[in-house]
Amino acid sequence: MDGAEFHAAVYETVRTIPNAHVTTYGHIAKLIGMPRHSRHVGQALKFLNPDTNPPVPWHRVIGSGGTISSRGPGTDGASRQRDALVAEGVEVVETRGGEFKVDLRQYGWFPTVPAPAELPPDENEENGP
DNA sequence: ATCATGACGTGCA
DNA sequence: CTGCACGCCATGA
Repeated sequence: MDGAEFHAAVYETVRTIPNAHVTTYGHIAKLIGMPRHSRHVGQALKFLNPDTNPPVPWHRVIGSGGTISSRGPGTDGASRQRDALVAEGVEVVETRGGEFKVDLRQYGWFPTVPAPAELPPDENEENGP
């Protein structure tokens, strides 16, 4: 799995998020078989442009706990993401610290891992060190 | 090779 | 609830 395949996997998974639903970076990482690469999921989404085809609903990916990453004080990415989510019917609230949050219990979308990606399940797990 | 960085996650005070 | 520390890992200087 190289960088390009990683990006492609992230995009495909993000495209499967239903309308008016959200998921987390960590869960996307899990779905592609790399649960420790939550940060890199965000890195991949960063490469998306408004003219990306096919379009990727990047705004449906948020942090654990339902918080929208601010991406820095000077950027408007967070507000644009909130706007996109609200336009889809997702309720977004603003915390005291100026952060945006979504209720994952209501809008969260966390499907089970479809396939362990390149690491076939081994029924024998009693093989500790 | 080492150091710093980051659209993250989890644990703890 | 908020804030802080640490772990994780590809990427670029």
